[in-house]
Amino acid sequence: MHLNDFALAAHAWPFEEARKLLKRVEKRGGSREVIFETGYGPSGLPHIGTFGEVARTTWVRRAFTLMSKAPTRLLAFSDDMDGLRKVPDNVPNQEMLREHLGKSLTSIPDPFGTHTSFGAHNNARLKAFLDRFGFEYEFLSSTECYKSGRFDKALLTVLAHYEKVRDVVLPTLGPERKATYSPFLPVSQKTGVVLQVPVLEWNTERGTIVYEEDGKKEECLVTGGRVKLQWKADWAMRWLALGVDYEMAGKDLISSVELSSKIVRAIGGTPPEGFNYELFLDEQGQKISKSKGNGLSVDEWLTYGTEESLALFMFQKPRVAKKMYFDIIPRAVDDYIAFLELYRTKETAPEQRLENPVWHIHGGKPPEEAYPVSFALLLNLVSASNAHNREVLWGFIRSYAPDASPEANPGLDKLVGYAIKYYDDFVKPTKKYRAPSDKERAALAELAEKLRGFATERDAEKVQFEIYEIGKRHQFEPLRDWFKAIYEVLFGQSQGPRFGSFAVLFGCSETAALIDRALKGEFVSAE
RNA sequence: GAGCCCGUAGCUCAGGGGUAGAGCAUUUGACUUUUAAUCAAAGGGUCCCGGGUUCGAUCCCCGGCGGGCUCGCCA
Repeated sequence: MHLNDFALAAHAWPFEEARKLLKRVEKRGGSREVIFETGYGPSGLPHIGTFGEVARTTWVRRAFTLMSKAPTRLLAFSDDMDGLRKVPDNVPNQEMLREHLGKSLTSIPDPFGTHTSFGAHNNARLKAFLDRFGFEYEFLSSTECYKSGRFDKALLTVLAHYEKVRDVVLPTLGPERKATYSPFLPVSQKTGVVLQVPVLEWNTERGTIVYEEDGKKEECLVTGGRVKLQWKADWAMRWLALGVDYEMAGKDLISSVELSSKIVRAIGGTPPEGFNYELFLDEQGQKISKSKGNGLSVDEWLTYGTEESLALFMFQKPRVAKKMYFDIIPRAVDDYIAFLELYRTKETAPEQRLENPVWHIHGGKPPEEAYPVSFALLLNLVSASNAHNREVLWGFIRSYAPDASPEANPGLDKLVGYAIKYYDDFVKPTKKYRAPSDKERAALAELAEKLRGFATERDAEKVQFEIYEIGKRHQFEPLRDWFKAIYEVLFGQSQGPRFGSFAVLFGCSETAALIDRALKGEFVSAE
């Protein structure tokens, strides 16, 4: 059996999607290229949903290429010709933007002052975002498509079916919008504003519409970027013009997809394949919205977890509304590790491997690497052992996995970095250092002296023995109080690692220096 | 009003026509001349309810109930 046959029988959802697409392509006949599209709204700063949509589309695309020889292309389409409806509150130069309300984003100066227009700025941000993850795509600007004439033929087709399109849309509108609705929104010659005005006449022969501006009738061509389509018609026209075969959308767009599908049929096209993925929720089950600032951002995720773990989260159950909040990151990381481990060791048959998320996440080539310890263990270790630098944490890791090393386990080494970041941001702030009592001070000073003598000692038991001796000599009763004092004064927490092991890993001289600093009160005053 | 998703262990969730699963939590044990961590083990479920299909349903179908989200402005 060839990989192609396995793909045809595979159950992972990208293959289910790809088979839908394969049927469509076979029905169409010929071998023209297959077009995948993802779209971005004008408010368009990239967010976690953007990542999800492009990643998911890419997985379907890859699954498809296993089944078909037809060439594929992924279009990242920016709706940068849309009129600016309201001024976003997270950008500078609010006053300036207010003056340009209603104009296309590509006709408005960049409030950040770094690009030729607001639209160009957003596009650059989008592209940088996609490039950061190495997505393979072709960027398309709506404005360019309109102005270059790329959409002209499809625009004239919409004009030729003007009444049909209108009749499809009108029943879905409320009474007041019904009165003014037109699929064509002329761009004002005077102001550049995308006008929402009724179309008074349309002329298929001349390729024009007639509308009224400032009490005067204007006639203009629907081609060449002089007229933009209202968005649902726009979407349909774009599917036709670009020959889009596959596009997924969030659940919030279900009714829009339905309507745009009707429109594209009305103008002689076929709506693309695709499905509606569920939205993400926050910890309380509320929808994640940028304005509320709930849920997680891509940056937040990637601060505490790997890109692969985020990809896995996006891969699993795209049709289920999943809660997305901080606590799920470690689990996603460990789930990824578990899948990778399965892939390396148990699931070596091709038909099994195609079902494994890591196959999709890594485009068919998951890394060979082993993860001898889990991320959950690292997170426990980093706070339990106070091992807040890489070397010490690696020392503790080796006590679990003697053969592991940063060189042999670069992935694990990355996790070490995330664990330390977690420690710095969440564990460290909860630490409460205290000053030692006189008795404790004397004992600690003696311990420091002893450790200096040990210098490069590697035997943890030997060091541990001396710690006990010092504790007993200073009459700590129970002896536990001695250890508690060590942790509270040196680490700012009431429990910690076996101190002998810690000293050996951290270095006896270094540990002595740590005690000196604590006795000088450096940690207490650092609060 | 329309549509979508969810309901499985105390919690968070995975699974899927044939003996019910994980992590965390709980309990016990091992290792520890302090803890934590770690390791081993155990307990814990009417798989929301009712019908149907089936030799067999937690799973598939239909109908409920409960929880949540989205749409019905604009994009």
